[in-house]
Formats: sequence, structure tokens, C-alpha cells
Amino acid sequence: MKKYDFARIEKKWQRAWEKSGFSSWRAKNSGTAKKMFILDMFPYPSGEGLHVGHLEGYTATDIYARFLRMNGWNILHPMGWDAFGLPAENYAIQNKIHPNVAMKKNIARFKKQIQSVGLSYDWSRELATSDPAYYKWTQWMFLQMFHHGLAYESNEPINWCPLCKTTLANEDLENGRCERCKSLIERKPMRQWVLRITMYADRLLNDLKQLEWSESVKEMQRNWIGKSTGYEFSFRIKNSRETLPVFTTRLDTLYGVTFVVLAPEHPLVESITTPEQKEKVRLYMREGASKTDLDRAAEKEKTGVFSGAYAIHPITKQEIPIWIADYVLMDYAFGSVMGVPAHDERDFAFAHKYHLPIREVISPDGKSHEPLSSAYTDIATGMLIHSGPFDRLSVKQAAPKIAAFMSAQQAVKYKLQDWTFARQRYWGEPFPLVFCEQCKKRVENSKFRVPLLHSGLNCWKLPARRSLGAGGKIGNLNFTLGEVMNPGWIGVPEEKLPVVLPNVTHYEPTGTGASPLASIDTWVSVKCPKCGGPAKRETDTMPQWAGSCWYYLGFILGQDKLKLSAKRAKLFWDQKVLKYWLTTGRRDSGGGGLVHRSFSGGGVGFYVGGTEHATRHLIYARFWHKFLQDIGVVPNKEPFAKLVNQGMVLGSDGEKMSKSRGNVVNPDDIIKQYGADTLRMYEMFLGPLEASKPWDTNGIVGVHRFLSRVFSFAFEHASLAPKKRIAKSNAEIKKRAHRLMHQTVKKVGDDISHMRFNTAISALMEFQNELLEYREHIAYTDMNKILNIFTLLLYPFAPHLASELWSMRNASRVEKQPWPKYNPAVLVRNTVTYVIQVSGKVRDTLTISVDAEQSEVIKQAQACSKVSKWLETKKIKRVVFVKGKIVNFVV
RNA sequence: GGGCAGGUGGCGAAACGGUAUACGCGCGAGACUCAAAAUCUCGUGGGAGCAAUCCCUUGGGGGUUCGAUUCCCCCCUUGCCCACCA
Repeated sequence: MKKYDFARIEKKWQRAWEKSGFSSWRAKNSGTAKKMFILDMFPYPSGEGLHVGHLEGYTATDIYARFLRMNGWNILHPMGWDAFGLPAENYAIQNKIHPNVAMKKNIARFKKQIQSVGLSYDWSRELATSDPAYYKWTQWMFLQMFHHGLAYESNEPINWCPLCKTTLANEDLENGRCERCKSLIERKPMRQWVLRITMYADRLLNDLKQLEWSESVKEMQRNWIGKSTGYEFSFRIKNSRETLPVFTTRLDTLYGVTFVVLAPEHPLVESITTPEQKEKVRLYMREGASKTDLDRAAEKEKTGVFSGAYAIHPITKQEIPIWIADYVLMDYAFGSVMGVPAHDERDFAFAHKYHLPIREVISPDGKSHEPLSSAYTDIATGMLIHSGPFDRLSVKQAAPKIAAFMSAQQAVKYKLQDWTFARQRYWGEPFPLVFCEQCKKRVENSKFRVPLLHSGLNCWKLPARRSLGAGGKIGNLNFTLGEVMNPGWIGVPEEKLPVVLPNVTHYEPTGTGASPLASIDTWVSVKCPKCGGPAKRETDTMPQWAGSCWYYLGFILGQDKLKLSAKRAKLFWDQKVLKYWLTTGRRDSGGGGLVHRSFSGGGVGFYVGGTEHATRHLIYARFWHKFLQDIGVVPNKEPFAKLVNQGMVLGSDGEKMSKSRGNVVNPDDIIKQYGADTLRMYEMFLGPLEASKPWDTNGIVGVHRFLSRVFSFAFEHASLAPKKRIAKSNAEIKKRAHRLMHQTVKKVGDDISHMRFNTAISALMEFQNELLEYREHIAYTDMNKILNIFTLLLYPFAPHLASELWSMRNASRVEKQPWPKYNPAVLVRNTVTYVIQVSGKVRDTLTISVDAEQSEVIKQAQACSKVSKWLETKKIKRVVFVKGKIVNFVV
């Protein structure tokens, strides 16, 4: 018996594919064939190499891509490298290799690993985010955002990771810790570039509806955006000209306000605190300053301090004490809360602790229940009491009436905050910005007044496309909106892009808040592109998410477009190609009984990746895409039409794979021991794509045995001496084999279409098992035909072995063959097996002609000995008959 | 505290109103072998029985139905995400 020499076979076919320049996987940018953009989340080429988790998603999309290609689709299935960012940089520092060098090495390793698994990527579109040809366009896009006023300089307190020595966005945190290194995050006021993602909050929220994503990821994004609708109004402050704005979703409880709370960072704290309270407030603030956000949130008991000042209730005119407490967050709404202890659990706890009055104004039955033992927060039931003219109104009715009475404005707030877009690290895209003192003075002395924008305010609209002239002329110099809004900051002209990351010897983070780039004076000092005066470059770099915001567009546009000079943006944004891949023509829908439904909003047709990107990459990329649509360079609203989240592959102990647990499975080892085809199939056989499932080191031999049997059988069959070949098939067995073959063609096709790879593989196994039983009874030529079909079905899963099997009988290439069709007529059986139940319990089965009449079936069913004995003494109340399935005698 | 997804043999899982445990692992027995590995054959949810056969079984409890792993309600439990958002 010939052994399944997977190593030889896999090498042979990988060479063959490489020799042809991977031309079979190359996507065309036009044509009338149905098309699909099948995208994997591209990896960070870390020093660890590819892990089996990556390969789960990559194998799934590879199977799908190969399958659709055989069905005549034009498939765009590319791969690239998310090469900028902290993990890559930290690896470089640890191993004392320049990030650029380390990255090149890691990319080469990743690519080799990917090719050793036989993934069918269109390598002609390969890209890396750290390539100047690529990041030139990342900079170009940032520059557009800047000029349109979407990027602003901020000095607000921001998340600082003391170990990574950089600022981080909220999205980069996990429970108040750095997502990468798990250090506790500090809040530090720092100069930062921030992107105004909040301006897109509503669109990011609303357009979720049209996405074919898992409900859980959509829900995560909804919660992250965190829209709430309520009212805002201002309290007057006793003995002061200041007013105190608050936001509330419960204006109906206005009569129950017994105190007001400010966040410790609130700007009014300083001015309203009375001299008597100054010392206490100072102490409280000092204590608070040492707390991290995590401490703040973890505190069971709320703390606060009285400011000494009083607000005036807008309706009752009562004096209400103003407190300062860190359970109120400055980042949200106005950083101030009207305290209604009777109807808010947090306010209740606070009032309870500091003996503030609790005033019941919502009651389930219209009666008073004071003193309350807990806050009553049910808004569905309940009516107003102790609320003057609004008594007896429902919660729902009351709010608008009170608002009208006191002229409170309806308002919408979001949890989403603007995106901290700068890192004080080396390995990232440099900002295409310079700072010029003279231009700063020009702007500040000019008459331009841009409405002062805070991160929470959504009062500002994007200027009409291409009208960067929302800025204007100062003297004889033109300033853009972004340049007017950020005095002194000047955009690098497009023709000067890319601003190349200088090659330095010291790239370790400084920890001073300045990036390593700041020390390279020759790089930092430049001429102002606006006025020619002395200027300095921005030395922070962009976060790792920048490059991944548009890489799918990079794949669509291709390497030639990336190489264009940035001043040729018009040519770069090739509308024909973008429309081809991002919008759907009529031809894409339906087809062949497959469910590759295209999505009306356009975007990447099929995107596979882990759920960990739900509130990071997937929200950032949507934001960029919408901006790019607004400036007229992409043709549709959303980047990713359909998203599937592959589950995590856990270690064999059921825990997350990690070095420290020692449960990491290295794909290289598996390939060496069992081969790539076994690895691919086993990853798919583990369970449903979207479920997390443990890797069972023992289980892999099952798939390997299957492939070995497939090979041995096919090989033995192909090398049969002519004398030993069976001349004539047994008619009955041939018929059975054919029916099974057609069944399997249908099943495997349907399963691939629905991402049910595990059951597709089961079906292939069953097919193979039966064929082995039939082998003595099927003629050589008939078996050849059946084996050809089997090979085609196997091909998407195990392309190397399938290529080898195909070449045993055919001169052509398997990947050029059309996907086999099944004949529904063959699937029709002329007998069917009925399940015979008595009162719902299975007692027997009955095989009978499909055409048998209901009465005939029931008659025969009743006659079965196993059934009749259950019916003997009973009276049949009812007979349930389901054609072709079941007869149930109810007694 | 809120949201989402799960709980089926010894294990990964299948079926998703109609014969629960397909497929695979593991295990047991046998064949081949001096022997072992590999391979092949048969068996394998639990219980009672010599057997035919019968009873029980999809986290627990109710409900709808002739029939529920599947649909509805309550509870328990595991995982993931978000969490003082006014």
C-alpha cells in the first residue's frame, strides 16, 4: 500500500501554484461574472508567528473563496500586514532589532507560513501598513480630516499607559487597564491629536441596522456609542452669575431634585466653592487625584464633599446644595448631575450616606411611601406626585410638559468619545503636520472665529465636499478650516507626502511624553510650508488602528495605485474599481441556489475575524469610510457588509491559548506531523465556525486517517492493472453510490454556502466510507467518475491532496474545474421509511413505496406486529399522518 | 448591575418540530505480527434481562403540540463583552 506522503504532495502543488504566479487566485477588476470581496482581518506580524486561531478564519475564507471560484465567481481574496503599532514595536525592542528589520523578517515568516497552508490569496495585491507607499495615503486621509476640522489638538486629561509610555484611546482599555500590557491606566492631561468621531455617532449607530453582522457585535457597538435622549437645562447659582448646565433623561423627576453633583474636574468647582468649604474640597480633590479610574469605579461607597454653594431649583426656586463627587464623570455630558435620590440608585446611596433629603415624586400607586428604603426606578409604571401642576401624569407624559414649562431643551448624549489619535511612540505613521509660531500668530490675530468645539458637542457640520475654504485667507495666505481651528498647525502639502518615518538608532519610548522622534532635530526642524518661516514637525505618531482603517480599500485599488504620488489623489481614488468592488450589481444576487446574497448597502461582501475588534477596528474603519464617503472618494456608506466572527480556538485544557499556560498549538508542528490539508480540515472539523472550541490534540488523527484512506484508495484504484479492473458494476450498488454522490454534492455545496464546514466534512467522510464498502462492486470506469466528483468536493478543504488525486486521472488542473452539479431527480427515492409511533413513542418503522396512499400506509403500519401489540387493548383516538415521515396512533 | 452567546454520550460535536447521539476521538474485542506500532473488522448513551424486548436520557421546572434537543415562560449554570453614562 502506498503511503500518503503529504509532505511531498503539498510541496509539489505549492510549487506549482507559485510557479504560475498564483495567477488562478487573481481577481479581475471588471467583468460581468458574479463577484465577491472575501476579506480576512490581516494579522500583526508578531514575532510569535501565525497561530492556529488565525488559521481558523483564514481557512474558512479560503474554502469559501475556492468554492465560489469554481462556481464561476470573480473573487477578491487578498492578504496583507498590519505592520505598524505597539506589538510589533515592543517585539523589536525586546529583541533589540530595529522595528523595520524585525517587521520585514516577521512578514516573511508569516507569508511563508500562510503559503505552507495553501491559502489562495491574490498576492499581487499584498500590502503592508508600514510601507511608505501605503502610509503616504494614510497620511493623505488624515490630512483631509485635519483640513476639514475633524482633527483637533486637545489638552484634556487622557489615558496614559505607564509601561507602554504612551497615551491610549478609550477603545484600547480593558477594565481600566492597558489592553496590551495590562498595566493600570493613569489619567494625565497631555497634548493630543484627537479625531472627532463623535460627529459621526448618529450615523455609526443608525447604519448598523443595514449591516449583516452578528447581533452581538452590533449590540456592542450600540452600547459603545451609548446614545441617550433627554433634556438639558441650567441651574442658576445663588450669589453667582454662573449657571450650571445639566443633562437628564429623567426630567419627570425634576421636583425630586434635592442636590446637584459636579465631577471633581468640573470647571465651576474652583469658582463656586465657598471659603468655609475650600479646605475640605481641597482635601477631597487631593485624595481623588491619586485614584485611577479603576479605583474610582471599584469603590463600593460613593464619596463626595459639599461645595458650600447652592443652586436654585428652576421651578420651586428652592435652594439646593451643590456637592462634588467622583461618581460623576467629567467625560460624559456636562460633568454634572441633578441628584434625585428617590428615583436613582446612585443618588439614593449618595443621599443616604450624606443625609441629604430624599423626596419621592414618582409613585406606583399615586400614594406616598416615604421614607423610601430604596430608589424607585421603574419608568413603565408610576405617576408623578408632589410635583405641583404635573401630579398624576405618567412618567412618559410628564417630561415634555415639564420641559415646555421651564424651557428645557431636548438633547442627545453619547458615551462615545472623540478618538485619541496620537501615540508617543516611534513605530507608526508620522503626522503630516508642522507647527509654525508665525502662522499661529497670524491665525490668532485674524478675525476668524471658528465656533469653539468641545468633544461632546455635536453642533458643527462637515463643510460641503472639497470646500476646504471653510477656512479662508489671512493676508495673502490660504488657511484651511483645520488650520484655523488649530492655530499654528499647518498641513504638509500633498505633494510632499509621505512624511517618511526617519530611520533612527534609538526608538525606545522616552516616557517623557515626547515621542522618540522629538530628539531628531534634523528631522523635526523644517520650513513652514505656508509662510516659509521656521517650523517644527509633529513628533507623535498615529495609533496602530490608523492603517487598518482603510486597508480593504488598498486591496481594491492595488499596488500600482498605491505607488502613485499623493498629489494624484484623483487618479488614486479610481471610482470605477471602487464601485465595482464596493457596490453590488444586479448580477451578484441569487444564483445557483446558493445563498451568497449580496448586500444592498455595498461594502466588503464577506469579512471574517475575531470579535475582539468589535469596538475598535470595526468602529474606527466605519468612521473613516463614512468620512471618505463625505469627501466623495468612496461610493457607499459602509466598509463591511457582512461580518462573521470566528470563535476562539482554545487550548486542549479549554482555556485561552497562552504561552504562560503552555497550551499553545503551533501550526508549523502540525503541518510537519500531519500536513497542511489535515490542519485545514481539522480546524474546520472542530465545530461550527462561530463557536469557541478547544483544540483536541488527539482528535486530529481522525481527519488525518480520513485523508490517508482517501489517498490510498484513489492511488490503488488509479494503479490497478487492466486485468484487475472491474468491468461491470452491480446495478443496485451503482445506483446507491450515485444517489449518495448526488446527495453529497448537494450537502457539501449547501454547507459551504452556510459556513457549516464541520458537517460538510462529515458528509465527505460518510461518502468515502460508503465508497470503500462498494469498491468491489463498481466498475473501474464508473468509480473513476465518482472519484472525480469526490475530488472536486474535497478540493476547497484539502487543495493539495485534491490536486494530486485529480492529476492521477486528468491532465487538467482541479482548480479550473466547475463545481459539480447534482441532479435532483437522482435524489428522489421510490421508497420511504415511515416512523410508526404509538402515542408519540417510536415502536417500529415501515418502508413502503413513496406513492403509497395514506390509507394503505396506515393499514400496513397497524399490521406491524411491534405496533399491533401496543394497539390491542387500546382504542385509537386519532391517527396523525405526515406524508413520507410518520404515522402516529394516538390511543 | 446590564447585554449577548452557550449548557446534548467519557470527549469535540450532529439533528433545530417527526427514529436524539450522524461524523470523528477515545475505549473494548478480534484479525495481521515473533512482538509492537500502523492498518483493517466488529462493538460502544445509561439501566433491567439468557434473549426477544422494555424502561430512562438533550442543565432543572412548567407550558404549547399527536409529537419538543428544537417553540414559549421561570430558574440554575458557564463563557464573552460593557459596566457609577445621570
